[in-house]
Amino acid sequence: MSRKVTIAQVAKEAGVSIATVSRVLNQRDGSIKISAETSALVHAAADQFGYQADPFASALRTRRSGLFGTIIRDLCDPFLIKVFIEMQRAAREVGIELLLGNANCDISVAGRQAKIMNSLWFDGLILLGDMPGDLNLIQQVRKNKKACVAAVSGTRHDLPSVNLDEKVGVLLALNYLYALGHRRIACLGDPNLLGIRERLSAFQEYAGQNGLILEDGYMEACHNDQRSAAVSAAHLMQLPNPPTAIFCGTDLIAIGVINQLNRSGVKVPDDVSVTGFDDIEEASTVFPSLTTISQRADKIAQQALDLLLKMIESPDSPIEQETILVMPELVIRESCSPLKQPAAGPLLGLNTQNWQVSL
Amino acid sequence: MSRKVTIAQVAKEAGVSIATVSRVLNQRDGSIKISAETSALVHAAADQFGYQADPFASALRTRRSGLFGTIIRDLCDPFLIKVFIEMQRAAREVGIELLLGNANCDISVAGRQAKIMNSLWFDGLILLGDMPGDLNLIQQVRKNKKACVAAVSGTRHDLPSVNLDEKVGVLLALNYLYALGHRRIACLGDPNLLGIRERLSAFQEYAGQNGLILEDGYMEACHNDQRSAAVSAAHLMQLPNPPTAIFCGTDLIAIGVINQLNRSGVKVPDDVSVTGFDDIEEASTVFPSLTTISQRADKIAQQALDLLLKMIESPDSPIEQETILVMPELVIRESCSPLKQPAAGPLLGLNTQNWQVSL
DNA sequence: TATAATTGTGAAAACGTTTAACCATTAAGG
DNA sequence: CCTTAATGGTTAAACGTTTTCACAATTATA
Repeated sequence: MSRKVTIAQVAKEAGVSIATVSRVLNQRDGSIKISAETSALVHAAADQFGYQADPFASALRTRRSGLFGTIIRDLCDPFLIKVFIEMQRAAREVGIELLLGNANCDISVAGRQAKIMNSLWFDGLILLGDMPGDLNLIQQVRKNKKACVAAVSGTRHDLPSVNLDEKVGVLLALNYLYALGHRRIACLGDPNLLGIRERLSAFQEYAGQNGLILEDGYMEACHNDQRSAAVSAAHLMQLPNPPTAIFCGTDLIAIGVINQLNRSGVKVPDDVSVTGFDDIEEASTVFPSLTTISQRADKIAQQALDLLLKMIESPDSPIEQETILVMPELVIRESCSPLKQPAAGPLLGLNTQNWQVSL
Repeated sequence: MSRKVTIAQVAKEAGVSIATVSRVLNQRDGSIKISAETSALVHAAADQFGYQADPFASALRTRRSGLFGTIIRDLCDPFLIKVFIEMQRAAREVGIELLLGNANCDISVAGRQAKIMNSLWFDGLILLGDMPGDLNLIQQVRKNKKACVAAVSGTRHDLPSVNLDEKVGVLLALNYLYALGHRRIACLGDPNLLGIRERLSAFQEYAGQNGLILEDGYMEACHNDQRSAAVSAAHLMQLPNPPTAIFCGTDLIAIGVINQLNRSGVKVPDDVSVTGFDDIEEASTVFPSLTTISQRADKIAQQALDLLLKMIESPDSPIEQETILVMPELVIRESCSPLKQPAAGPLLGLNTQNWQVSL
């Protein structure tokens, strides 16, 4: 029954002082030098006992845990997961591990409180996905002087953040549909999510400007899940003048729509074209595969991490307001086709050099 | 610029000793009594400063962080996510928060090491999903005397665990297909995952016993994702005698298969029936919706949590080997239909009272 | 009234590190 | 030969709690 092995035991075994052991093992202090001999001695002793510094004690002393946290809005959102995984990869490259907390779409006061308590353990925090009403959380983090950034959060001004240029994304999708001849385009998404809301209002703005036909009921709110999307799709197809294309605020919704259309015998893309947004894994496996606006999860992740590290390195630099926009790309797959009776009209004025085609 | 507020300041303000403040605020020791008067004084002072005990210091002293961790095999596995969310819900009911670490299917030594370091922060650890080669991890946890349980891990004997009775699940699926007249049944799954492997071998066992026709190529290994499943499905349909039904080791695979069959013009369930396993969210939204074996994620989660709490409460009780099996249920949806030319033959001998029908 | 039990509190010793300050010893410079 | 600088190391003071132990002051018991 082995008691916990402390630094003192190692020191004794190696025949040096406690301080020396600590220095050898951490060697973060370059100014003080240690002879190779003692170093070897210490290492030997440490290995022999399998010594690992007590995380609580060193955290108490150094005021840092070495742990970084991510709070994710919704574990069921495949795109957020995708970003997180990329973040984890990027973090591992610089030797830090990321832990994950799930807000579970539930921003009740109690839930937030709990999250905050946890966040105190972390040296830095990444908020992934928008969390309506997270002000308390931010304040707490601020008060404890922890570094904190947001990603995929919708534009915000209280934190450095990394987001997609949503407007460009919407424009890419609309321009593509327009070029295919579509004029009657419906729009589905959850306006409660900040990022999505930006997409929806960009849609509305461009649709108004460019002669799309926006009938009553073409803009429908739905939750960000397949079941809700299916219900909304059914609504759309029951309209007196159903749309010829559906612009979906996320891939998740688009897939729900496709499933529903398949179920009700509407052919995609022959009868109705569908576009997604995000480019999650399943966008390429669903049938028909999904034409969508791709957010580069890897870029978003990397930028957010860099931002966080910068904050930690120079805590007083005023990057608080820094906001990074990542450019979207159009990924053309199977879910859109030219309108059978194409309408006349000018294209939207978008430079198409960014368009990218993949399976 | 507020310095960190310590217990000493609160004590001073309240005009009592440090010890008293600590006692008032934690009051975990019922045997020692505090006068209501001092208690009020202390609370007032604490509130005034917004005092929160430093987690590092109290953890150093008490040897517990109050944090519980879950390490999940794969964040892209919807069923594991489902279980985790249920666990989180259950944990919150007893006032504890769960943090998540993602093994990301990568059990390289480095990855494991990192996880272990993290695990040292936790009072208790739940391993979610099987992680081939996690012995080091377990040993470390053991050495640090942390409580640890596994769930959805496949049967194992080094840890208390909660798992599905896989054999019964397979039997439910096969019996159902058999009753529909199917004899030529293929089987898809990832044999590298312990739990899935149990399903595959149960399939093989029952198939052999009950006169199913198991042609060369009917058992195909594939990764647990849609893309891989699609490839395998294509293989199956190119066999000289393609199967009339496909038993898929997970819903994820089943959905990949359905997408692929849709794509290649094979009608599900008219031409080929498909069964899944797990009952993830998407099983009910995909078209055609998926007949599957349901694992009760809520039950699994609750049992695992209970086991963990029991371990913590009585660390020396010998529940190390405790293994809990949860019973599966058949959920009938759209993806299976009777064989057009039904074959004769007796049903498998399974009591069907557990069968449950839902949309 | 003397003694024992009870109640509420404070002093101080952990907990296991990290690190600032200090001290030998040896090497180099004039 | 004395001073300075460099090298390699030690001592001891934090870090902010929790908790044991001791100790008054009060109340109950003999």
